[in-house]
Amino acid sequence: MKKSRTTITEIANQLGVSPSTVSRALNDHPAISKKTKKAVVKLARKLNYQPNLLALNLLKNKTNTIGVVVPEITSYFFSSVINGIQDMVNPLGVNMIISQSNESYEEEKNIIQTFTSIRVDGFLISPSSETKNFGHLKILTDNNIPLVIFDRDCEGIEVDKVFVDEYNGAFQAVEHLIQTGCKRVAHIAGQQTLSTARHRFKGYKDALSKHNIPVNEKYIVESCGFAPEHGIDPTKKLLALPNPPDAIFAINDGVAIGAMYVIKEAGIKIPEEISVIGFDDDPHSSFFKPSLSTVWQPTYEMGVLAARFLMKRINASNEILSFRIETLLPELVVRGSSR
Amino acid sequence: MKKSRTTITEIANQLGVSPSTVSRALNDHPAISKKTKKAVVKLARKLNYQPNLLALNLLKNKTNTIGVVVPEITSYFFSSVINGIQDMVNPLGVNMIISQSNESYEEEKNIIQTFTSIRVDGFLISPSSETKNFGHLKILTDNNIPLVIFDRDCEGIEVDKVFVDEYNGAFQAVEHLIQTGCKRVAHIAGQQTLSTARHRFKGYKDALSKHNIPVNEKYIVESCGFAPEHGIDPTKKLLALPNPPDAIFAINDGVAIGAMYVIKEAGIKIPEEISVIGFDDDPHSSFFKPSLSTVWQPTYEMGVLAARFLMKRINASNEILSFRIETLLPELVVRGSSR
DNA sequence: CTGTTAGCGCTTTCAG
DNA sequence: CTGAAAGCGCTAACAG
Repeated sequence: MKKSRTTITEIANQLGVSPSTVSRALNDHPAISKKTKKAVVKLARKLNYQPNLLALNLLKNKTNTIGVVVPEITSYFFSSVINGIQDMVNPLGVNMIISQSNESYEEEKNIIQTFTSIRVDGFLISPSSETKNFGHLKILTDNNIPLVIFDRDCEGIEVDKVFVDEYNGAFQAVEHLIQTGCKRVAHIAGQQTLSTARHRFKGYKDALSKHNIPVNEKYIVESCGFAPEHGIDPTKKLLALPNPPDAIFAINDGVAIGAMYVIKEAGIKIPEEISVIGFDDDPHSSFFKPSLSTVWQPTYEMGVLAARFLMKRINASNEILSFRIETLLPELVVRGSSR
Repeated sequence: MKKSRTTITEIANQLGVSPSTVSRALNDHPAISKKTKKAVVKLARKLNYQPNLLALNLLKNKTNTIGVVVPEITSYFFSSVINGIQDMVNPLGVNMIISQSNESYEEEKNIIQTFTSIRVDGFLISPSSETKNFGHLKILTDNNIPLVIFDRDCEGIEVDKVFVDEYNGAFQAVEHLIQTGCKRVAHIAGQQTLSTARHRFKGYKDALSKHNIPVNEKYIVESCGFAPEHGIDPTKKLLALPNPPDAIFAINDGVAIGAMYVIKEAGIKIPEEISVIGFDDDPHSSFFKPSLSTVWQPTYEMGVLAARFLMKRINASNEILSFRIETLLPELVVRGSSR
């Protein structure tokens, strides 16, 4: 027997006034007598009245809810971006509803579809690694549904975007390796569908070029994911080379950790014989032995900024704002796995 | 200029029929002619009609949304529970809205309050470490809002609950240490407000007792969190003891990783001189050197089961179901940090 | 098979 | 200052 929650009409009846009066009392409307207002507020509290946001949303055609779509939530990277989003958005009375695409294009499409039906006020999206076709995002922009893309780019879609300067981070990392004396710098690259992976790759190549080191195809292997186990095989391949590398720049910390594991297992010394550097600054990374050098990314800030962009769009839905692209700077963190 | 989305009335007008006819056509109602149905469906598709769930929700007084409240999202533990929840619930057309309490009682209260206003169909809650008073949960049960508690218990609240058998896991871990020859097993305990931490502590003590080892207060220190840095000071304290332990059972993998770091830094060999064991089986744990022995918890399964319980309650809101408490079994994972 | 009506809970004109 | 009425988009009961 579900006791239905108190409504405005109920309060009105009990007080012998009209619902509109109650509404006015509860919403600090000026045209209301102190006396009735007081009575209404008192009874509302007593009955534990809570406005039905469903009704309000329908009326206002606004849900105060934003949809966040990420490839996955278990990585430190995305969960801390989400932290930033939540901290930005909650004080504004806005809720977020999160879903994971699990790096699947189909799932991503479905999520966007459901979120649209739910009538979220806007989207914050980091596309899956499978996503090459942006029709599902185009539908959003065509329907004037605010959308901000973060971390991973969708070229051709014109919306606000927030990125980290991956190129710069990779460049710094590789230059650091070169400057500490490494001659044969390998790269465990990420899936090249991802803009982030491509930019890091380019940073790697350009850093080598700047220092007149030819790019050696043999020293470039691709991992198929971001977890430590995805670093295993690529590293084995590199170590099996006739002239193995003396440094590895891994696409991220997860893969770098897998790489370090293989290297240590092989009895090779880090950083004396091989330097290793990752990307992300996962909180675990400083506790390995040696501690992992890496590139810190402003993940939390990215979340905050992306959310800020989105809220601005939502609150200015009929003004014409030019699109903003913000690129945040990463920072090199030198620790024990490089010299 | 925001082009408002297609409504059922719009379709009705364009086709010269009534809204109810359109509704019927779109909902596979039996009482409808093939011809009109076809026409409606066609036009709906053409206009890219999407039902307004807001209206539907108001009508049905049901949102098909569940609220998930966790202490934090950045740990592997909770994010993989969330994975389980999402995978259980999405195929049912149910969405989840997540919020983090950041281990704060106040935030937890606020979240529950907002989620209630949003009219989520039910709650999945793992309380914060600060939460000692359960009034905010009582309000939910008093109002017949379905609620399932998972991982961390709230004693006195009668609802469906899903736990891991922490006692058993801790017992297994400590017994394993004893059986591999450790004589002075220390425990880095978690905050004792948490049922999970208390149960692990008890498992620790009982395992010692079973093997006739007296519980030595000196070997018990409390950490104030679950990250590697929270393992640092407790471990230093233990190592500084006149007769330091030869084994450490840490409250979780994070803390154990911090402990291993300190131990290795001190030049002490793991596991020869000190064994270390954690709890959680964080994906990073097997990549440390030595790899961390730990207790695996069925996190994903916990999420699935908790979600299943909740959905059952939601779909049976006016039947009387007795409360279910399920306790899942953890598994000892022996790796390199213990003998 | 189809249209009319009412109503989910709330706010907002428009009249008093 | 307050009440009546309309309507957000949709479905369901009731007529035809």
